[in-house]
Amino acid sequence: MPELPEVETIATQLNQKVSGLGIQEVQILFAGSFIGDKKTIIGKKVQAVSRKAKNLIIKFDEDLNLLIHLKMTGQLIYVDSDKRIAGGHPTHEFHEKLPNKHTRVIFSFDNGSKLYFNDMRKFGWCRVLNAEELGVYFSSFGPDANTNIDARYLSERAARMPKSSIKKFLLDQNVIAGIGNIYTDEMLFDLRIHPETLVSKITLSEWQEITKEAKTKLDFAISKGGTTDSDYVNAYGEKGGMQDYLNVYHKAGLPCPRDCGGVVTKIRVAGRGTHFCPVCQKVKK
DNA sequence: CGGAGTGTTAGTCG
DNA sequence: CCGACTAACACTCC
Repeated sequence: MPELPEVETIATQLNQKVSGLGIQEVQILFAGSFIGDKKTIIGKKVQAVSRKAKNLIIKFDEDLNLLIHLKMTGQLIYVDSDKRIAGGHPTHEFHEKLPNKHTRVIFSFDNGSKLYFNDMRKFGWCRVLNAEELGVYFSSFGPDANTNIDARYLSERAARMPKSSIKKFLLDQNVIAGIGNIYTDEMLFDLRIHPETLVSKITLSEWQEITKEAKTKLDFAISKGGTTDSDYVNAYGEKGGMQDYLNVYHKAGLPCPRDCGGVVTKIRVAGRGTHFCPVCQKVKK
């Protein structure tokens, strides 16, 4: 699940919790979830936790960084005595004891707290990188979507891929980073743009609206603590609040929230389930 | 029970 | 270079 607002929420919470703590032990329960040598970070102190695109960066002393990507179903659960903060894909595991069958890596800190990396589908990973390697990793990424991106930049990128749909374009991390399937659909609904609209049809003033919408929407989602998909509520009241503000995502069959008379429809665009209102969001091909 | 679908993205192929 | 498609995996839903 996690897109920019969800990863941002996790990074902020973790930063408050683990900054200054030393890593005492790393237990790797599934080898594929941890790339690199765990010994390099054992004994090192956390300087800060931050986010770039949908990646989480735990920065240690001595030019060491742990880069974490949660992909589809990754979650990080921090256990400090008996209190938990968490982020990522919520499942009923949240009620269970940790570790559980989806726990892939356990980080133990020198104050006795632990960070559990759970990932049902095993798409996510943690990897140890120095600053230079981090630079290489991020070199092809576009700017974060919530940073007032220059409309002319988007227009220029669009000119390079004129046959791309706007949905595919917004999901392309090399163009604009941090947007996933939920927020693309929500942004395009707000903008009244049909997801299959070709980027070659979008004007500069529309690119200006798009960059503004990206910042507004993501900042709002961050303020709500991100989106917890489905009606799941965890035992600690820690679901995000953004799902209460979704207009089209997972709303197929419901009337358009604008009461335009349209019905929210689900189609497939760029290989992804795509939700939109066929009345408000006009086709421009 | 079987097959389709799922929030991400890297890789392959045309 | 671009875009469509698929695989990586485990689980839920119909």
